[in-house]
Amino acid sequence: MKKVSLKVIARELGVSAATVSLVLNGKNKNGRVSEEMSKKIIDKAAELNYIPNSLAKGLKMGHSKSIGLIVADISNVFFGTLALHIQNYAESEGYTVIIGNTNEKLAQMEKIIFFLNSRQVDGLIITPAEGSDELIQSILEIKKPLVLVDRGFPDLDVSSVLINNYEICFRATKQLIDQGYKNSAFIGYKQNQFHTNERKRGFVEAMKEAALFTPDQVKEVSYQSLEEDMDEVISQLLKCAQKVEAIFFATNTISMAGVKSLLKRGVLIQKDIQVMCFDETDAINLFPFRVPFIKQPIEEMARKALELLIEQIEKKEVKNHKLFLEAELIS
Amino acid sequence: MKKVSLKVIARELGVSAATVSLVLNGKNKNGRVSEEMSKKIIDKAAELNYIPNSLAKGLKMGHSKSIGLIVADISNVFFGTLALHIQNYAESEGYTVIIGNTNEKLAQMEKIIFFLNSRQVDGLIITPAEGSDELIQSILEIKKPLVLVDRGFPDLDVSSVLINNYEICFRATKQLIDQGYKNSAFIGYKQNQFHTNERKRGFVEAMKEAALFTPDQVKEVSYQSLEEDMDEVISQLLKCAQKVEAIFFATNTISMAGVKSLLKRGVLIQKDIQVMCFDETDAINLFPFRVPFIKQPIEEMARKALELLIEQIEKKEVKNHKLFLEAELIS
DNA sequence: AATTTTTAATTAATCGTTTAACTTACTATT
DNA sequence: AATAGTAAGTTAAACGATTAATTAAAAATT
Repeated sequence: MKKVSLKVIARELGVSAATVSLVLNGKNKNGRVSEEMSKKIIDKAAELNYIPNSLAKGLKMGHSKSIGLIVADISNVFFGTLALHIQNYAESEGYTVIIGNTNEKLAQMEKIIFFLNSRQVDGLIITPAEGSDELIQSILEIKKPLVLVDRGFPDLDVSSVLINNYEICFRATKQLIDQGYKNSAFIGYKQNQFHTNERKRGFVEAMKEAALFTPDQVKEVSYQSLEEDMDEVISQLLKCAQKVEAIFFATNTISMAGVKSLLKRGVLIQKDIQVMCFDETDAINLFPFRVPFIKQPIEEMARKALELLIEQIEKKEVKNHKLFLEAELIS
Repeated sequence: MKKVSLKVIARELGVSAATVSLVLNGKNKNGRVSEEMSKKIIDKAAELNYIPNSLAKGLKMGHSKSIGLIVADISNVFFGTLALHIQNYAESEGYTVIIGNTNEKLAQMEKIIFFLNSRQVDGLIITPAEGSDELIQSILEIKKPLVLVDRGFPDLDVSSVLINNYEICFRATKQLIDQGYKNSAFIGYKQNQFHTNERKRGFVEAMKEAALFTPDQVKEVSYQSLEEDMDEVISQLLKCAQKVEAIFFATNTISMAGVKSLLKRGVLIQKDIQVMCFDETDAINLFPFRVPFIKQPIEEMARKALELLIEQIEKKEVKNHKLFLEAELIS
């Protein structure tokens, strides 16, 4: 069973490969190829089950009609959902998506970028790992179309689709305060990324404004030992002299681990302690009552990121926009 | 900033592109290229930040060193985890993975296969959608390396990595019976796929063996309207004359929806009703007590699927194995 | 000194497509 | 009858990399 190329179709019909290419790409304008031959070619292609070789096409055309999506971990439901929407939208625009996982490692991210570039992706959508600003800078330098999503670098002039982390966390905290939860804690990752810092800042500023802030309200857990750290932090909070009334979890994975740790100790959510989660997770969906959470517009993030990227790719100019989409406070 | 190709490196050093290719691919055995020139070439490649064009390489070599992974929905954590492991293992073998979502639609699956083939993937790993046996057959006919995972077609002679669905469900049901839950229900999807039928059969046979089976113990929900159907089914079960003592959920998404629906009605899991879940989900991880579930060896499935695929690709012969891995009953 | 062997490269074809430029045979116009 | 115009193709180079076959010079062997 030989591979079916343009040449094979051409030979079978006694025409040149060029003619076949013209017809199959709909470029037989102003009398390039006769109606009759066009039909023959189209029929023969279907008969032989012709599949165009996009490696050859990409090589010739200088673009691959594919984009790279780099996330931390595709098994995390936030990234999975983002990927799903990006793929769906990309497909409708004629692009394929190749996904890479960094596992939050800089070295891994570097490897993936090389890999994707060698595969000639036309552009990249990245949720950058901590400390990857120089790497991002180097992508900008080779003028490869690029959009950051979810996380950005304020100092870098690069297209980004972000959310209003500070403001939404400020509002969420304020709401807790207004509802009477005076002594709250905030649990975030032990890292130094702009977007998570902003979330923390939202919490801190709201507490300060109400003159309720003390530094020990902010706790950190590490990505690698999430469950253990969480158990430690939660038990610290529970045996505090001044009773903790609410806990603000800074990400979806933290929310999950946090709620789990609370339940393990027999703490009743909303009765003993109120929680505020970032992202809608199964953890809070299961309760027979509403648990307040911050909902990110994931689908819109995906769409905007792709729009910005395709604009860069097709207009060939790197115009940088930073978009701040609005997250929603659901309670 | 011109693109850096082999030719560019060659020109800068006054040698031919062939020499550069030889060196950069480590093929300068038995005195093809001098040590001196080798070093120069390697240094220059690094200096110019050379990135090989894998479209060109793939075109020439006849393989792309990439594989296609087709799943139902990458935002589903089961598929996300599968994808993560497949990617990790593929990477260590020098392959890229391109993921496609079928959304359980046959037409979509057909489109994706065409797409991936045009991108010259060297092989495919597929979780086939319902009714896709003919489509799978057509892939076999063009002798494209192929491995099915999670779901298989018993009548098709195709490499597959599956689990012992019947046996593990039989055992799980038997365990429920042994623990005293005499009147159980089984909730699965309204579809006709071999792997889910096997799960149902496991339940039914175990109940029959204990002379506890009645046909109305088996309920069905549809994928498209899961939550509504689940609420309907659960309320049916709750107002049954004969009290339902345990519910067996046939997949991870069903488990999630089922537990949620029960909690919404104030039913206490394990106190009022025992549950048995397929897959470990957040739904059951959150309880402060152990909820029994069936654990699939996802990482091993990923590894075996890739092993079988790469074997096919590299040995060029399509030797079909059907692997049945063992799921584990955790309680 | 003549011949063989080894070393260090180069040449040229090829993978499958695309497309600008060209050709050839008709038809229409003056 | 000579010229222009159109219809329906073909030719050939190019994209970037690989590799079998070849070449040319230097070193080793007789």
